[in-house]
Amino acid sequence: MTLDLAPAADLAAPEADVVPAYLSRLNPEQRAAVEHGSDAPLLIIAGAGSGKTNTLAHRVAHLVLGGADPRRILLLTFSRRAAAEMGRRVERIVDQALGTQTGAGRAALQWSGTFHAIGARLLREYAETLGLSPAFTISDRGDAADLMHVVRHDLGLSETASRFPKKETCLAIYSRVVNTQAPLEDVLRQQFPRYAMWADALRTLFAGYVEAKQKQHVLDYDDLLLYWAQAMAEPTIAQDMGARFDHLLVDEYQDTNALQASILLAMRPDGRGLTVVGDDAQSIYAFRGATVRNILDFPAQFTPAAQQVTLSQNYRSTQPILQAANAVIGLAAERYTKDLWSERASAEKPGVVVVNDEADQARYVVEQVLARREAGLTLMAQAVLFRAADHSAQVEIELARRNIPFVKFGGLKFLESTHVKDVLAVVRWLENPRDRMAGFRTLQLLPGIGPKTAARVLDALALATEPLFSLEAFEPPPAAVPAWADLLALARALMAPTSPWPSEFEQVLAWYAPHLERLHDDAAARQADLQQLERIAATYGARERFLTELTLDPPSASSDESGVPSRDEDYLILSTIHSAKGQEWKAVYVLNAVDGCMPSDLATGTTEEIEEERRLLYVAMTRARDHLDIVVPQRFYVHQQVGFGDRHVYASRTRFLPNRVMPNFYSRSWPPPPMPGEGPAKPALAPVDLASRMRNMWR
DNA sequence: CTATGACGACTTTTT
DNA sequence: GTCGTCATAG
Repeated sequence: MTLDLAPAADLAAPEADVVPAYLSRLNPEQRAAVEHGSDAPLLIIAGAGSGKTNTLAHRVAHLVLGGADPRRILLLTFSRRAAAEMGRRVERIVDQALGTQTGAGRAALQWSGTFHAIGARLLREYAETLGLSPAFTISDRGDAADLMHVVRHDLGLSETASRFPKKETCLAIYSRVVNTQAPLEDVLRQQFPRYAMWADALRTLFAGYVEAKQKQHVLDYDDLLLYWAQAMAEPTIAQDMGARFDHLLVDEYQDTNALQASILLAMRPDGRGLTVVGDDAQSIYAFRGATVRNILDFPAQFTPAAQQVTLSQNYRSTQPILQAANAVIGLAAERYTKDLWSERASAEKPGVVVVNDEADQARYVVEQVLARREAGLTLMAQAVLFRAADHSAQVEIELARRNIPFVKFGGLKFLESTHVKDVLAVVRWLENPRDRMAGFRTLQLLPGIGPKTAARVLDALALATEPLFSLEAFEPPPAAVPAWADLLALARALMAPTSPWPSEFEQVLAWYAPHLERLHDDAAARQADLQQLERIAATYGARERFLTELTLDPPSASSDESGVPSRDEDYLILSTIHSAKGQEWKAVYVLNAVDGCMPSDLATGTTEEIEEERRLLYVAMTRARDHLDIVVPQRFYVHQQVGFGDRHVYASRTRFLPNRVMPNFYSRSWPPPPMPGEGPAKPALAPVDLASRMRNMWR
């Protein structure tokens, strides 16, 4: 599959004195970024809404039009959605520039994806060399935590004391050590001071965890980066991998961590063909080990230093929205980039809307959404953004009540539900019989088989060379005999090398159906989820692809694949702020701009954490093109607190909107207070929960 | 050994 | 609303 790039080369040749149309659409800064030669590394500082994606797409297209082989371009993005969008744009620009529908653009960018996805692909390709099983499976966070739990148990660390960190925390500590490349002691001291005394035990635990993963031919998310980085430390492999690509471009560089930076540097020690794009004001993934140092230190990593281009004109938001956002980020303790500016004038200031409680917040937002739809804005041009996935619950109820379709991004529930995990465990286990966690889960689905019997099966399996023989030789306890026969039949069918996909997925579902009936009262609802999963499965060509992609890039919206609102139907977007990254809407509503939600109670430990929360608000605000409403409920519900359960909390406007930035907003309350003379003679006082205050005095 | 029910603790953001 | 742990019964 060779690309005929001759016309492209002509087009970029100096004889064409005219500036190609695709370049004339760019502003001077963007053009500088696009036309920067590929010898020296390039850093693009691209503020929110400054046409970053567009600029990057143009740069890629420009390289291709200049003769670069698109198969030798590596584009690292933050999500597959971003990668797909970039691919579409590159294709369009290339096709337009060539003035044909040759499909030259379509061949572009075979290597675009997240660090993790690209890592998985490269590791599979180099598996033999690296001593990995090419059939390794990838465990998601839940599986990794479960494995951590098993190892902890085997090492006798679960009994030690009540104070030993729980499995999720163990995994978080481990992950942080890996991703920041910092010593365990430092991570404990800075991020997990409560557990500082467990350093030695944790080290033992992590050693056991690594060993367990290797035995089971399982990689976790961090391994995809770690093994990649380790492979790059081997000069012959580094040479070989680096030589596969002529150009490396990284999007959202502010959200990469030390490990990712080390990979990038190892791929391109001299920086040739390297382009990174980012904005330190939008760094919101420090909790995952990302460090803004990556972007700040980038230029000096190379000799001569990388060139820097800054995009500071915002094409997205109106001037008043931008001014308010600038004011918010202007209060940050540290910042490196300058303010954005916009030519989009407007008389409408963004709103800060005070409402009584979350119920009123939901009503207000839904009414505004409907009013704007009346005024001509589609639902899809509007979005509701929030800090944590469950903050939108009330809005969702209100939307459902009024029959307004919506799609929610963030807070994955689908892949985390028991029945989906069960089915995926079966498929994973049959793909990789050494995957002990998958096997453990699968086996215990059978009535009559509990942890002990499951462990016996898996122990035998671990020693066997031929997994199927080992299963056939196993004698199940009497209670499990019929179920065992069914499982064996399934295993025979699916472990056969020629087993066809996705029909084997149907077999798994058929096998699982009776278990689903037995284990769950609400089998029907869960069955619907499984059918959805079947539809997803059908979109992949092979079992391995399905498992890998689903783990690395799970459906980002709850109705992403379900088609609940059909594709041509209009629907509203609900999204966590994190998942809203890189997107824009004409109207944006930000929920719960209240201390405790933003910043989250759980993130007020250190200044760095609080600063990240501030940037989060900034990111939310800069998603808006024309209209922005920040909603402040005066009291909100806190769920499931120790002791008394649910209770109200009196909240104040987020500390990120102090009085001195308020002149940038149009402040009001809702519902509007009744005019004198109309409505009830006396406006109702907001109810006061004295009882809870009394209780709180002692808490 | 497994199945089951009661009780207690905890719940950010994501590859 | 749910996950994990524990005790108890089969």
